[in-house]
Amino acid sequence: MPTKKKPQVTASPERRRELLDTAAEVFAAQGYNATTVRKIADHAGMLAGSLYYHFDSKESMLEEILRTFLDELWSGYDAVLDAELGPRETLEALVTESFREIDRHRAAVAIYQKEAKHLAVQERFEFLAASQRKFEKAWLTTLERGVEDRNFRADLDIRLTYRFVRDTVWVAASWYRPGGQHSPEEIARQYLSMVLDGIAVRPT
Amino acid sequence: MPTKKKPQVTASPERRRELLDTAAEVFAAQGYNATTVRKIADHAGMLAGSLYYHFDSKESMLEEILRTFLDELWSGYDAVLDAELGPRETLEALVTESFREIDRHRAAVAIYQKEAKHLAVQERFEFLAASQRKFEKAWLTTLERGVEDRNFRADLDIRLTYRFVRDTVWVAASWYRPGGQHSPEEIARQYLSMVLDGIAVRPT
Amino acid sequence: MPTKKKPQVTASPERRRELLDTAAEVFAAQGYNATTVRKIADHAGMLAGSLYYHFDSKESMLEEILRTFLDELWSGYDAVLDAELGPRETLEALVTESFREIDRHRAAVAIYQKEAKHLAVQERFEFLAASQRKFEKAWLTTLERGVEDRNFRADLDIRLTYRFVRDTVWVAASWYRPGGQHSPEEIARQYLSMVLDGIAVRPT
Amino acid sequence: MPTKKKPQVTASPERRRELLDTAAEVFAAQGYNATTVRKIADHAGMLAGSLYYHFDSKESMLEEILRTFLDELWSGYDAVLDAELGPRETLEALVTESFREIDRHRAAVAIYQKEAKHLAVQERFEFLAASQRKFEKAWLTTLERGVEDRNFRADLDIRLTYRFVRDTVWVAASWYRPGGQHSPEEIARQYLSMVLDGIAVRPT
DNA sequence: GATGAATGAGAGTTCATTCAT
DNA sequence: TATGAATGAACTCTCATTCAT
Repeated sequence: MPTKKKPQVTASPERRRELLDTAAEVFAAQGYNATTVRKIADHAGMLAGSLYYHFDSKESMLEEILRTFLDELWSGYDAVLDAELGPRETLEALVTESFREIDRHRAAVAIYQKEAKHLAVQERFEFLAASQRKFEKAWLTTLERGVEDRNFRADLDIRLTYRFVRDTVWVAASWYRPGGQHSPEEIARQYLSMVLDGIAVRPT
Repeated sequence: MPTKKKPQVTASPERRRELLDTAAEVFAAQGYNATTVRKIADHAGMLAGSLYYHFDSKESMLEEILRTFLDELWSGYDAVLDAELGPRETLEALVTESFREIDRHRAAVAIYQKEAKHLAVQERFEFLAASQRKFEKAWLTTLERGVEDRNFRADLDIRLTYRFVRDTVWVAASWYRPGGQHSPEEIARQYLSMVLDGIAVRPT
Repeated sequence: MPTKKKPQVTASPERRRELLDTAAEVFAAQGYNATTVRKIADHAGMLAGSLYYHFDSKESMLEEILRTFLDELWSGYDAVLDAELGPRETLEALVTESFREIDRHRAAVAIYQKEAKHLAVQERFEFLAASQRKFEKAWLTTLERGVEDRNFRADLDIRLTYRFVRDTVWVAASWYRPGGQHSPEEIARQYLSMVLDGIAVRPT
Repeated sequence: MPTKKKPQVTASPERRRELLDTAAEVFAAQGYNATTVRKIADHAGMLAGSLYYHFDSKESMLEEILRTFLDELWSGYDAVLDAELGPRETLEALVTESFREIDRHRAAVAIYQKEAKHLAVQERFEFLAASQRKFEKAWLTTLERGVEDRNFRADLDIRLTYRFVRDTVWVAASWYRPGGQHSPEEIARQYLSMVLDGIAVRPT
């Protein structure tokens, strides 16, 4: 019986988006598994069953949240990568872009951080693994170019450096609150300063 | 009729430890909530119900895992702090100690990373919040001393720097595999080099 | 404010009939319980809620389908019984009439076969039980008359024979497809031949 | 995670059998879809969840009920077919065997009658379709041999005859109650008499 | 120490039904 | 007449936990 059961993509995409934002907030706060659909529905001011008018399942909400976030993230990243800047400028632009995404999709990023690793093995979430591979490649390439150009230090293990930069940026989602005292660009600036030049005072 | 409670501390503490190690491994791999006691029992070669001879509950296993880890962590940290080294040496010692703990308690650290934030609000896990406060104080103090001594840069937001250093170290638990090519000390050395001096090549 | 009830009998009775035919088809194919009002609405090209403009409930659709079928069936049967034919001719006429009904109301007959027994206990479907009683009486009387007249064999258990004839005819609804190679009259002829004379070759 | 979740085939097969018998009774009485696992559990004197210690799902209970029944049925049928009797004796033996199975597995047979058709399309219940094909072949062959040997009438549509005989026997499950006044053998005898020689009195 | 069987609460999901528009 | 969105009860199933043996 191949008739599409649920609307999947119903008319009003605004309601859908509202509900997904609510869900993302709860997933981020309590963890995906610990979040019941009843909690989501509570936050949305409706009954649990009513969510199923809009979505197929709890998992499909999760998928849509992550997919939407990654789509936007990559549209930003691709713009940076296509600009073919020098390695240091590329790194700066990627980090800045990342903090902007954290600012815009804080909940989705937090979910991603916590759940991506064990989700990626499921076929449904294969796109997470694909994104991770693409991500790794972009960063490693940038770092390698930077080492060649003598922008970045040659004495460091490059995979270790990649992980360092990657994690350093994204874990910020776990404490970042939009509308705080620092703009994403300001945070990016300070992070970049630390990552690039270190926190120690330079001997003159 | 003595106490009604479960044995809590049964005969052999080794069996207990074995079971907790098994549980930690599974919690780390799949997340606490997604881990059923059945899975733990499977890994331990017994039936779910049998675990209750050794432990009060799934939650008490989690508590014991985290408590044991934090106890050991703090015995290391306290030794460092009591030595009253200079701020830079203190930072180096704390980071090195942290990587040693990751090496020894990888599973517990991974669990801690993923679950601590939402657990800390429960009374039972108040010790997590306490540890976090103590942790924050130790680091902030060290950083402040370092800024005063002109060991560390004065132009950075100190809380941001604290988070940077803290996260930078602990997220390593998410990818670290004991017995790999790098010893914890070697990883610590490289991380410290990045954190202190940055990844950019210094102008000479 | 007139009656609070739903329109029950709305404007066009043709639309009603169309929808009932659709519903009957789906009920017959999937079973009443396994059929959702959504599936019916899908087949009718409308949304589930819209059906409630035409009908009170899913159950009332079922009731109307069965009632309509039985009304027509009995108008045929009554004509036969009122003709006061001999027992053998009555049996032949009843069987032929039955196959005509199967031809005309295949879906309703199939539903009846599958659901009548457990529905009949509900007050709402008392008419099913009533029909069954009337049905049984008509058949038993006919068979008894036939035995008296020496049209039918006297050595058979009469209730067993009744069930044999009854079931033999009606289960045909489960495989019969209108518009096939055999007309209902032809099928009736062959069934009657088997029922009356058996499938074995007669010794001459 | 390929670890077998549920015992599937646990130790005590008696308990399993008891529960399946209970389930079969309820399925037969109310229909599979209309039967809730709670009802089954009620009849078994336990809670709904407890059934899942013994079975994977409601559907797996249904499967096991039908499979067990068909296995036994075919062990009887195969014995008959392997005996290579004449067509009339084969028919008699198959019908008698069928009534014995109805006697032994009344509930399973009733379920089979009601649900087989729409279940057979699911992959899980492919064995139903396979059985039906085998069944059809056995009967058609027997009937054809009988026509050749001039045991059975040549003037009847053979597929129609097949359906007639098949249905005639199996619908008996819908009214048969074990322990009634007729033994299965006696019912078989009367049915055979009707099927073979008809219900009409023979002209002498 | 461990098993087998059960409990009971609560999870995700389905679905007949309602109703303002 | 029909739609879109929601309700609420009931469903199948999961799982931490208990306990007699």
